Amino acid sequence: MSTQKEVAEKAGVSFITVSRVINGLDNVKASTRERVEAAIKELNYHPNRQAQALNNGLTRTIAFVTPRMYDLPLFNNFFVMSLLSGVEMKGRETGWDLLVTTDFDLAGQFDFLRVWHQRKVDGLLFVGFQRFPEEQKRIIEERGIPCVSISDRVESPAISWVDTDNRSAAREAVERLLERGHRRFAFIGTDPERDYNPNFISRERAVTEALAERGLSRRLLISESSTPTTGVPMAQAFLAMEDRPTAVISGNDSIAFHFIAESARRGIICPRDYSIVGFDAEPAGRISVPTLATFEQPLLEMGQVAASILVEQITGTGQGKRTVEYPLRFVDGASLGQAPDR
Amino acid sequence: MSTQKEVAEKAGVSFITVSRVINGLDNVKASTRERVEAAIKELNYHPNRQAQALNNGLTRTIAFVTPRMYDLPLFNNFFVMSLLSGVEMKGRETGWDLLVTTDFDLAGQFDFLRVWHQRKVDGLLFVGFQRFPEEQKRIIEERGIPCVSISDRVESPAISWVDTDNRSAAREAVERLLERGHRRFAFIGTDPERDYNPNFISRERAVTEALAERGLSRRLLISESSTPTTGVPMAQAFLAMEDRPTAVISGNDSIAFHFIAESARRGIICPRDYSIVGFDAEPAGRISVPTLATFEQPLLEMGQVAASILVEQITGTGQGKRTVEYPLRFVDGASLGQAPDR
DNA sequence: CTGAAAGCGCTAACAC
DNA sequence: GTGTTAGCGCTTTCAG
Repeated sequence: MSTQKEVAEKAGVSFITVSRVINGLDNVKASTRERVEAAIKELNYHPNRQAQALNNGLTRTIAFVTPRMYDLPLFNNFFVMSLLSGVEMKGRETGWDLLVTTDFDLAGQFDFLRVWHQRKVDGLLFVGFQRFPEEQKRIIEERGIPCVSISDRVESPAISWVDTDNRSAAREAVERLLERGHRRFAFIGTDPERDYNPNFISRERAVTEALAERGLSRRLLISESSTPTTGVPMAQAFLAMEDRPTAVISGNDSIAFHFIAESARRGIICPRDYSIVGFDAEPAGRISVPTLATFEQPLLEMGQVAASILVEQITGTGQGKRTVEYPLRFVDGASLGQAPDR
Repeated sequence: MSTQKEVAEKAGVSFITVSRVINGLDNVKASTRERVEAAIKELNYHPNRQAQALNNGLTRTIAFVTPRMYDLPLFNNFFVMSLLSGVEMKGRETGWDLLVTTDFDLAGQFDFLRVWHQRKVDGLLFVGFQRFPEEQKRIIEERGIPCVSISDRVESPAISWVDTDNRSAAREAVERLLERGHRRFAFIGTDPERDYNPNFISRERAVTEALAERGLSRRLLISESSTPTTGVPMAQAFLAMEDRPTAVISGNDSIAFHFIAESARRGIICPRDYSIVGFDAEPAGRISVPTLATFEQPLLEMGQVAASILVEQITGTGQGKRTVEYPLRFVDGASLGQAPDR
């Protein structure tokens, strides 16, 4: 692990000249620069980021705060990992490294600001599957901690967000189901008290609203025990319903897959007996039986844009708080069919 | 962002005493300690890790080097993300942060050692879906960079590895298929030249070996164009085969899912027309139609153990290179059936 | 028990 | 163009 000093000795200059070379300052003679660069290459020298950060206050690292659900960090979640991919791409492109952390500590307390306090990162990307904690919000505002929220429209003058237009998409789902003759609806999702998910909440709200405008209503299926296979108990509750709905809108694809499988196991087949529409456009929906009607979000782009906004905020090149909303795109699938006539 | 100095002023001591308190040294009077601790709490002081690292040389951060496949980092890959979960758990438990990086830079060059050279991390966790590059291996050995490889048994006196016993599992797969009357086999995977995957390679080898011992052989299906839905073109090739195999062993579950779906679309149904066994035990295999026979690996534990070994190596509490091999556990599924009699 | 001085690797401000 | 000095926030001697 060579240092500036060693490079300087090898090149026969003072270490400050080395600093100038690696920072691309122009007040260095070409021949000197070449000697220094040769020495750098020879010693495989890399500037110590810690030391640099101590001076200029920039670690050039951002944190991606992964939400938890079912008390586990969501590393196997399509939605979260797609966002992470986008963030990583933008980071690699612009020279920012990525620290992945969770929104809670060993004791289950929120402590995602720790990495900023310790100066391990310059800013935070927060994926909002937890209600944004008030105390942390206050600290962020007070200290001006650069922070961007994805999918939760945090109410704060300091916190930018990137989100999708769930409302329009959910209304479109209702529309398409109505067109096919469906009149009895259900929405399936997680318990907002236990597993807050702003996407589920806004989707459910829009569904309810759109139906109400037509004098219709929806049944609500919320799993009591939240597990990765949440769709299973929901299907059981669904099958037990009197006057069972024929149209199901699912908070996301993942739940829908389990729902469909469990229903099928018990003889209730999609789309023969009911139709279902999901959200996320997981690739699995293209090969599932039936293929899944769903809505696609530009997750990669959302991750990239969130990272850009965050970096702008860190470097002070941004124009304060920004909010970005993306439209969703309907993806058709065999799971959306005519209402069974009975 | 308060500093030691500010805490010291507030507590009416010198900053060195603050340092002692936060490092838990015992040569501080109890009453002084209390005053300092009160000041720390009041100012919400967190030690600057950069500055600490500059002194003791420890960032308390490790890197998780995500492999790429199909030229994308594998953030949506069940195998890799399960390992990451394990690593994160162990890290959170022991106070190490996690930097997630990829094994290649913008130009497609290997540069995963950069984060170590820049002193952003103290060690590296490498998931071996690339042939471990010789130059990097040399540098790791020369400089004593702490490094643990997962799933690739890197040949180096310096690099510990954690892997599974793919050989036994692959032999078991053959065994189970033979028991059910299958005699014509195929192995499906990616092109090792293009998308090196040590798991696929060892599984394929063991299958070939086990069959050879019985005077049988296997057809090999390698997709030309590697995409996330690699199983699709493979199914097409499979269907076009003369004297089509009835037993398929897939490099992993993900490929198997696409394979099954594409075959079904063209009228060749599993398990009626052929049986298939995968690897990884992805949750999707429990709800797919048919459910997938596969092998389960203790991925979470593997991630945890790899992290432990790495941290031991960094802190010098380990005993040099270590190698750990885990057994795989067979998970039955409807995709494994009797050979069709014809 | 507590403090003063030196230094980790680097950069910014000011000489020469 | 190039070097010197000071200092980022902290820890590690060594004194008192």
